Amino acid sequence: MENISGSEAKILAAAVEVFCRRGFDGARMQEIADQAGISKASLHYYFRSKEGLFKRSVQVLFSQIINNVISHLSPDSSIEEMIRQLVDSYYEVFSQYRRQALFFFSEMIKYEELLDEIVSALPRQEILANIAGRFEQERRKGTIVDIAPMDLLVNIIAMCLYPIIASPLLKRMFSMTDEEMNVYLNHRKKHVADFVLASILKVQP
Amino acid sequence: MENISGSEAKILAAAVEVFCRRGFDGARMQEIADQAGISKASLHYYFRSKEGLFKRSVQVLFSQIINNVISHLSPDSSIEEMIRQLVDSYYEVFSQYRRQALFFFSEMIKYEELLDEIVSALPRQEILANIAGRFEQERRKGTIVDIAPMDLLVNIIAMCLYPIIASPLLKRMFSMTDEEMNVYLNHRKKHVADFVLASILKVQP
DNA sequence: GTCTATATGGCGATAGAC
DNA sequence: GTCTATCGCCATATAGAC
Repeated sequence: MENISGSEAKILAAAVEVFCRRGFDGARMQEIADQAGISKASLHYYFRSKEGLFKRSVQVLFSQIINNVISHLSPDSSIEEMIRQLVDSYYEVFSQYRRQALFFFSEMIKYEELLDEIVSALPRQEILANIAGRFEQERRKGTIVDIAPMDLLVNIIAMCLYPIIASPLLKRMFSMTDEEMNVYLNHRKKHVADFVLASILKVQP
Repeated sequence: MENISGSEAKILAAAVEVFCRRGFDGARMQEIADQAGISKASLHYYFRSKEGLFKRSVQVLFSQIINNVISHLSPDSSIEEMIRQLVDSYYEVFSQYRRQALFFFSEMIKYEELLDEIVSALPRQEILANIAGRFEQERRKGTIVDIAPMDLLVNIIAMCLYPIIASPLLKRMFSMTDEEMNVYLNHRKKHVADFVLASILKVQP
């Protein structure tokens, strides 16, 4: 019978945190056990080995991030509002998951089978069809130029993610303080949306 | 007297490669020694410890990447050609240094002192002033809109780097084969430049 | 299911010959 | 400067009591 304290869930939550902070090789089973408030031996009882625990952790984390990002793709309102909302959401998610996102992209390539499973389980066909359909509508109405939905989505995500990932470098390249960097990142929420809209909105005749 | 075989350089080259592939904790001194064709003890002779070797490796790699990226910022020719050339160069560099770039951004935050040293040694003031001056020129001539040089540069780098970093994920999200992904990445060289220019070029009156 | 105690192996680092 | 041999430590994993 399963324990009322839910040890498995506690271990998994601790493992995700520690693996993200230290990487697979840097993580210690003892640290995960301590953080879960459970003995090291129990980790092996629930998950056969460190690698087993890691694979489950990656699976849990990847699903969380991908679902979080996808869930913000709501095709409501005007195209302008839709894009402003998208940019805002991505900035929010990426700021919150900075470390996890880096871990995700670093480790992704080593565990492509897991990525296959996770992406397969997503309702991406409907989501992408929704977005693509939405852009097709706008193109027909003549409000936006002819752009592949994938390109537009990739551009938006890129411009939101990169400055957050690279902020320690950018801070130094442009001689900014931490505070100035925060102001800059916040200012970009508006800038990115403006930049995208300037590119895709057709000028009023 | 220094050895004619240049052991120190051979060790460093091997170390950069192994650290990039395995990370600090995953790297083994034995593997670095093997790859350099030198005994493990000699690693400790030249660099006091694993950490010492790592710091030198990070320094070498970071300088390489940053200089490589900066060296492509030539403010010649028309604004349109300048941007097309920038995008092409970045796509080239990032494709070649994919793994290293990921390593760079993952480890950057843990070694901020090293980043300080490296960025301080760069002639970035002149470079940035050059670029900023160039945009100021174009803005005065009325060819481009009013945009901060930093924003423009960040946007371009972001749109070049992200699809390369995220290609294993994008491939699956959009159900593409490896070949289709390569075609897509190549197509983006033109798309990104077009996208940027559409956003910043003022319409002809 | 959860613990303490222990087995087992591998890694960074050093000693010391050449 | 470069090597072989070895020390000392610590991490994963298991055994076995409760």
